[in-house]
Amino acid sequence: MAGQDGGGRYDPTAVEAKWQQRWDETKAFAARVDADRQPYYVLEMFPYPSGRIHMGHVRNYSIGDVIARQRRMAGYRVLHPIGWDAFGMPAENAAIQHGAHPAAWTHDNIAHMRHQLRRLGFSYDWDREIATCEPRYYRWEQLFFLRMLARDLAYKRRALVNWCPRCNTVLANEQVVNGQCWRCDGPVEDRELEQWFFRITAYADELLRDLDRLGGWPERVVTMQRNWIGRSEGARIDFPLDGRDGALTVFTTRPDTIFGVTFVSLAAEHPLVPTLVRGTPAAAAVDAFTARARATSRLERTAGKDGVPTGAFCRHPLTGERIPIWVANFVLMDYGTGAVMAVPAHDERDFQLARAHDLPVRVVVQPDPPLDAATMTEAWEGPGTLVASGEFTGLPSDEAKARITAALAATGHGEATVNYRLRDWGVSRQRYWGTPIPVVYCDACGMVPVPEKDIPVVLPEDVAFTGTGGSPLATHEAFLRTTCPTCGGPARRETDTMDTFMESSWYFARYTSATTDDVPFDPAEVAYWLGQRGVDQYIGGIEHAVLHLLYSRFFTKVLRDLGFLQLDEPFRNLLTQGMVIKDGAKMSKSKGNVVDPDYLIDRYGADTARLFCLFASPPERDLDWNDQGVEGMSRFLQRLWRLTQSLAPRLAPAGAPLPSPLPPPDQELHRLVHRTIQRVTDDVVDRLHFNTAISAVMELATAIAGAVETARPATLREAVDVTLVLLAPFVPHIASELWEVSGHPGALDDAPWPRADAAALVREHVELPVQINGKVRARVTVAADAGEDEVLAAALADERVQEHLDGRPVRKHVLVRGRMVSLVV
RNA sequence: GCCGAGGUGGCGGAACUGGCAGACGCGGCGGACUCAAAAUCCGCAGUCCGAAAGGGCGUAGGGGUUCGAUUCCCCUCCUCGGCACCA
Repeated sequence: MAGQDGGGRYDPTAVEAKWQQRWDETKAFAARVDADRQPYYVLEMFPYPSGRIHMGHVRNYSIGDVIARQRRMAGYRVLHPIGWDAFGMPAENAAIQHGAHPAAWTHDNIAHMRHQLRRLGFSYDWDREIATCEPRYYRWEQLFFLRMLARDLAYKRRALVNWCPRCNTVLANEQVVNGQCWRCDGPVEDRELEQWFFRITAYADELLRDLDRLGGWPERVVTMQRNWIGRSEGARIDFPLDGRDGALTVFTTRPDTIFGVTFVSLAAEHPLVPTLVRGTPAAAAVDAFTARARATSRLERTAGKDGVPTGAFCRHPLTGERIPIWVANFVLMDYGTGAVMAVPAHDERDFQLARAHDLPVRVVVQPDPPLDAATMTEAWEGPGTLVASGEFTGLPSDEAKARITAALAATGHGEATVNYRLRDWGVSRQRYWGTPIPVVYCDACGMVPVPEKDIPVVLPEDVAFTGTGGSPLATHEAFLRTTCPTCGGPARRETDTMDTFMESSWYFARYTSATTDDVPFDPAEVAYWLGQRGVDQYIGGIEHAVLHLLYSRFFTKVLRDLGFLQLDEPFRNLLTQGMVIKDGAKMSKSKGNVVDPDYLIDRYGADTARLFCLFASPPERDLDWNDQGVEGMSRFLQRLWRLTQSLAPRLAPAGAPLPSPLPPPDQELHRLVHRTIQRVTDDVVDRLHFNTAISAVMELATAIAGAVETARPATLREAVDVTLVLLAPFVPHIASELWEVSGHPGALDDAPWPRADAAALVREHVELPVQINGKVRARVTVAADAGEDEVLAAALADERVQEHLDGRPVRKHVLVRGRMVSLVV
């Protein structure tokens, strides 16, 4: 592009301030229901108000903003909201460490981050901003909790839970990563506590089944959720106790191996263990063993398989044989029944325990070549033919599963059943900065839900943060002491608060009705924006693949069943963006490789920052930060600025018709304009590959610069207009400014998204590569509508083709219309 | 161990359903402008052989299907992510 001058230097700070102010004043991005137009809901995972925006946010919100702005120009009514996931531990830790109140700390952070987001020019409907720490928000959560309680979807029980001693609170299973706390990375311990749970397991089957409907989700997220839910089909089988009443119930996925059972293993925590060993010679050894197992963390328990005999026996349900009962360290109390039938020949863990303690190994599933129980060194877990299995001998193991289960069911010793790895969601947190759980405890009436008319139960602000002794709520007398809604007597409030994943499980629905205070969701708004579709496009980090994305799916189904939503799935399409990497590691304070968005905006402007995040890699991949790459984006915008400024006086008026017929020099540019429309639209709408969309516009801009001297004013006008319109979603400020400079009276945000003109894409001649024996040897130019014979003749007539054929006859030819010619000699 | 994603120039990445590998950007080299530099503009650039014309080799490695393979199939290696005693 020539270094034409005119119109002054590109000053992003001034340009961006001007347009941000205008968008603000005109409420350009307010989402309004309009029955005549298609709704489109685009949402980015809302930020935790940690204090500052980081590059991951810039990337996340830039992606969302491109989609929101493009859909808006394409004629949709767009809902594109923002808010704050404002409850959580860092606020509380700041209070303990610096004395700032969590509320003040949170609100300060929100104010700062809001300012940063505004400087980036995202097209949010700021009137729908929410902060989850406000009673206006969490009161509805308390309502949902009460309704769930009434339906037995929320319940309290004493349970072994994950306890983080550093964070002083319980963690959900989803929040334990490799035996460590997801937040502080400290080791997680088991503790037995009275806890609130949500019955997510009641939805396990639907959560699993509906994964098949999530065609707009990345396969790996679907897979991770499928594995997390972990459905196993099998059987529940009773082994009657020997010499006493009752039975031991096990769960197995291999009922076909039941004739190979040589012992039964119980979890250390199994309630039957003390009963079985009390007063027996085995008691001391078993007590020592279970005590040791309980004291070890889950991580350490994986060290090796071990067990101890209880001295008690049960009876095989089909043969009546006496079976010894063991306690084993690898049996989990919270999966299945906490008891397993041990089949050493066909389960590796049982095999190891059997070999270690000289317990019998009995082969009952025989593969080819056959196994020898005496010499085998590992369990055979594959299929085979049943042997030594009574009337079932000779059956293939697959078939035997159902047959044996049926036989057990017939005698009342078992039934087919399904087990899930998924556990109920523990939602109690022994922390202050969260939604109070709306129940009270009365000495006379027990646990009593707070009546709906009395919510919100507001989190008191006048609390003391000592950092020790658990939740400050537990010592706040005014909060704690209340009266029982049932009997009017003295009662005390629940001091646990809800897991912060509660707030994020339904915020997407609240955006439809952010300012409604009489009901959680305004019927008209929620029907229009969410309806039965859900969020049209959701964008966020992969780290939430199981946590947030599973909880919100569950919560959506609960809200549907409670009558609040008509929705089965919250997010129709999901885009999981990669991390922002610099110098080979994720940007983080501890690594010292953070790039501050404020610095970037000050130095280059928001448009450059946005453009780089979108250009450097496709969204689902990690983005490798590169300071020089940012310079490159800045250079492109400056080139665009100079080009448009210098060209503006020479352009035909906006909307001027193209010359007809188009002179040949203009045809090329005109065609490229429409090909670019096609490419960018496809990339932005269908592929979500913004990097290639941007490169296409760059090519168009280069072509315009090259055609300045030859193309007609109207052709240049079309090219410049299309360039700016296509760039508007990516770099809205500079595009708006240049749109105005180039003589458009209206705002660029209101310009319609262009359509590619099929006629413009037609070419008269095409250049085809000619392959000889699979290698490209020449190129020939033929009429676009040339027939096969004509193309072949042209190829054979080519001098270079003749050279390479060297007189040999063409044995075979392949012609692909408009693509290539292939000759075989 | 199981599941998933990936491996393309010096770097980030293109190549939509098998059809001209390396678009676009960064970095590099050469040139123009300049007293000079920066900025800007123009050009070159996978690699090897060759003065050139041209040719050989090239998408982790090996094999296969095909007129034609980065793309499909089989095997191997490597990287990243998830799950990890789930009976």
